[in-house]
Amino acid sequence: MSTSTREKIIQLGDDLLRKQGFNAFSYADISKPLHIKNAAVHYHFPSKQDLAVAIALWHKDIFDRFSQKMANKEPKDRLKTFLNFYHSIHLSEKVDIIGAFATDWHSLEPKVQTEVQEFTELVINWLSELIQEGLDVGQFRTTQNARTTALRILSSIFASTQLVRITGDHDFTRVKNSILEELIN
Amino acid sequence: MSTSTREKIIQLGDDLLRKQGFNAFSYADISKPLHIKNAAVHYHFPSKQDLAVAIALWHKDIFDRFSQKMANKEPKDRLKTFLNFYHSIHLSEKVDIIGAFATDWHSLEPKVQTEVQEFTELVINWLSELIQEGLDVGQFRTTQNARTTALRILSSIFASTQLVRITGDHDFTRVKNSILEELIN
DNA sequence: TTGCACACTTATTAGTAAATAAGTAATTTA
DNA sequence: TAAATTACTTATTTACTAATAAGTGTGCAA
Repeated sequence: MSTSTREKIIQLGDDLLRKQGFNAFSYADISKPLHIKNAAVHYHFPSKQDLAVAIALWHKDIFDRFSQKMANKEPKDRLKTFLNFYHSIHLSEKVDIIGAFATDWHSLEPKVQTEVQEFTELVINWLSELIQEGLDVGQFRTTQNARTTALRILSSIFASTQLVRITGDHDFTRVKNSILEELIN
Repeated sequence: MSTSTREKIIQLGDDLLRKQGFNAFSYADISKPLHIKNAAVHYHFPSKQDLAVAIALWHKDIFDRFSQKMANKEPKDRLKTFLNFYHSIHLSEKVDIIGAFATDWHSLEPKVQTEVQEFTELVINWLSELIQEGLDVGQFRTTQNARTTALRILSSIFASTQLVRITGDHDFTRVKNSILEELIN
């Protein structure tokens, strides 16, 4: 199954967004590696904000499939897989999509912001449910409620993809393990 | 004591960097509000990367004075003041400087990266010492070591300035309180 | 077989970006 | 008081930016 040009543009756009920032890459950075012309990118995504929308939707799609695949796993394993996913982000020298959009927030059009908001709520709700389930079956312990714990886990892990760009690799594993240790009985 | 043009440029640059992102503002965005010409900004900071260095140094300076002022306070109060400082960042619709630099990391020159690294280590070390001191006097409890706890607090709080741009205001206080509750006996 | 949608290219535009050279007026120093 | 130095402005350059109009070839559908 070959990847369409449209799909390639989204994937490369996502890569650039999370490596350099939304305002640090141009349509030329996309068209050149794909050996197409700048206007071809505009054909698929008339404006850069349209591309941003498509990237956000793409992440929603990936996350949907991820959560479906994980649905029958137990809370602890779901959390571990989630954290390992962030480890792979870190290893590929990207930051999390939520943080990448958040720092450039005020240069994004409402249609982009809405999609990013929906994606973020998707992740937070998924995490909250996972934690609640873990608490119910006695697999997790926490003094906070599920959403607060979800927010802290999410912020810790996505900030780490940013922070370790500055402080270095070893700190990522440190944070990842501490999240698990703190939560698991 | 009047503020010099140089100082005004740094402050406005910092404001723009943390509201919009490093690559989302131009020298025109600085020169216009200050009623000077674009070339005047280049006089003080020949390149935008030079301005970024100055902003990083400015933060180091502010943090030095902050930590000196806090030196004789007890750990719990130092941490609370630190967290309240981040609350004010959130209220002014900015994100933390560490995150702002981190997402644009690969578009920053080495000289900027070095300054940002030094500033970040300054903050992490200050936090680590604070936590160690709190543990020693029995004011804090944690199962992790001081640096890991420091990393988790820092990542939680600075990510929150980003995350709440997306999810909304109420979640910031939620995270801030949970950090304190978790740590304080 | 014609015509029409699709996925592009060619060519261009208007605007903005960072950066610099050269000039000027005011202040400081020797 | 002459010569620097400082803090700018004026004017311009080079490069890149997102975006668009108009054209091209290919394949499918009526």
